[in-house]
Amino acid sequence: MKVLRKNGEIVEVNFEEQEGKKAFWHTSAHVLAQAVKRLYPETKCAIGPAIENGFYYDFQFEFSFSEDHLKTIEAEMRKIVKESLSLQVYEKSKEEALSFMENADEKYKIELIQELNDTEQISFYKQGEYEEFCAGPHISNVCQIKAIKLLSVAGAYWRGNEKNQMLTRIYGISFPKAAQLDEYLHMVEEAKARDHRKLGKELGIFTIFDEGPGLPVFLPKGMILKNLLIDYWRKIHRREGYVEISTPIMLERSLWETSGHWDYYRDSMYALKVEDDDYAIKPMSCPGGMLVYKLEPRSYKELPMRMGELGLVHRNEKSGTLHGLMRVRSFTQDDAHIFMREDQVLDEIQGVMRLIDEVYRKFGFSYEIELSTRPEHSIGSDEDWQLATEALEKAVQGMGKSYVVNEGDGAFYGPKLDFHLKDSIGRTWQCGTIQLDFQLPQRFDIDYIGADGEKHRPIMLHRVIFGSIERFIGILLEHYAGKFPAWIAPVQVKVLPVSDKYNDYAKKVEEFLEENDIRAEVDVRSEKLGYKIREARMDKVPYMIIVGENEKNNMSVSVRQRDAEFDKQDMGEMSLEQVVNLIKRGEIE
RNA sequence: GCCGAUGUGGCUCAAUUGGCAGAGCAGCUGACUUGUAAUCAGCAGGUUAUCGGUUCGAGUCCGAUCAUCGGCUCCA
Repeated sequence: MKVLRKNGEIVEVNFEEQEGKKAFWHTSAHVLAQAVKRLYPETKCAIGPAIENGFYYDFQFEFSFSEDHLKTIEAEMRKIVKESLSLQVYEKSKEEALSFMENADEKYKIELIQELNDTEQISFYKQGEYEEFCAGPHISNVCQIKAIKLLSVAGAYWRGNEKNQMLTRIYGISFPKAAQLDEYLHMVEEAKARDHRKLGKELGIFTIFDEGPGLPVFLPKGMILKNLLIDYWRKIHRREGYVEISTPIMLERSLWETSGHWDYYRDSMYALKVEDDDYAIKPMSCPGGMLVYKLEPRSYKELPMRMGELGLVHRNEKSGTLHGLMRVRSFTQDDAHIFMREDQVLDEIQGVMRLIDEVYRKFGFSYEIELSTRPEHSIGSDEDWQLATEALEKAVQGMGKSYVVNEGDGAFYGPKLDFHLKDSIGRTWQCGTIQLDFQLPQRFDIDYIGADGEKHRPIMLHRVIFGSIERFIGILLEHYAGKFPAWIAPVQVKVLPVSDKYNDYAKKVEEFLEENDIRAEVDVRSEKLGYKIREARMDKVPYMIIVGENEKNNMSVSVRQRDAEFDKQDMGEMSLEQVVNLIKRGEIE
């Protein structure tokens, strides 16, 4: 594939390479704009970059745009591709560029050019009658775009600012070969099939009522899953020396004023009256934790104090942002606050990092670490921020982990380490976070008595591992495509009698499994075995046990497993003890 | 919140220009007694999201509201 660079040179670049993909999709975006201008000349063009998968272009149409227009535009794009227009690049001075765009009446382009340096030469790319200022690179001829599909249309604010005009954004994808487009569309279908909202409904994990948008409801199977995750969480936290508390879901306004939330996050908090007093439903659990710490005088010998809380928090997210379990208004944070002395900070951060590593690995996630620094809207002294940021940095480096810095993305009270896990289809999710906080200890005036008999201010960190249990369940659903490993599968095994004659034996088998702490269900309906197997498969149950004449006589079972190729799923006959061991192998050890 | 789209039994989807709301699956009842991806028959299930309007007549057209979906913004 040939690519035309800003300096005019044409180089051979593979589509699979970063530059190749970018150039290819960026040119596709130009073709999109060209098609739009041919069909609807009054349209104003804003920006049209290549993105991770494909490209988009923002337009201001003179009419109400609907998805029907996509087909017309797509057809025009194909026509343009057939014209085999080659691209040229040339430069204009800023003045020339401005007068060109003023001529074309492109107000958004003018705004962009005005921001450039006066002296700068501005590169323009041109294909046929369409020319646009652009840094490139682009592919050398539009005929290389063999397959195009416009995917969707959406609103997008000019320059990403909600105070600005809303433009119409058209998303598309293109490839050098038709087969690649088919493959891509197939992949999108696959991803849709593992959408946690679809799986959550099919598997009876959760639902969300129309009467409570953003407020997830756990169904019996989902509750088993949630409780198993919590059991696991409690087990490893006990081992790591955490204690657990539970603080109220709502507390008085003065507390939120002390913590700073009332000033900084008022809009996202649900407030209510209790008699004549103002209360707020907690958006975070930390202030309650602070009050628990303050209950009695603390000694340096008690530190580090690791105080966990599975806190149900509520945040008033905008209606348009809600998304299944991923973005909700009510969720359970697996929060913990660690109060520590200065000399303990490094060990504690690294301890949490090890715990996060252990948990993510248990579920088969790899992850990346981000260090987020002081945001514009924040509290505290520069010294504290610097100290805290350095502490986090030192801890990560000490662990030999790589990380990227995310400037200005910290919490309002302190910098943080974010853990972005990567699921089985390559998407990343921010889950774990470790936040150092010098502010709350000051605001709540908490202290401990040191070995010297003097009062000292403890340092505090906030941390979550799952992040939100609801969201983590959503991620697990998609990560495993609903096929949960046996240790968290709501139903681990289904017992399927071959006919009604063996129902009694099947029930005995189920009882035996339940006595051995295995989550089993028995299907005693008068249906054929094939039918029962089909249903158990759709429920994505890890193991099926089939019992008939042979098994009844031998006091045995025939086992079929989910996680093998179709013709290798039949594991043959085994004793009840063997099945218990088989299923327990995947349990928490 | 903003832009665009969508909303029909539990689920997946039909219903021509405005003209009797229908099917498959699931459910229930009965028969069948089953050996590794759907046994057969019957029955029941709906104020077409809600409210209002146009019309002789509205699932269909118009308006409002609610919810959902794709994005944008936001995400302590």
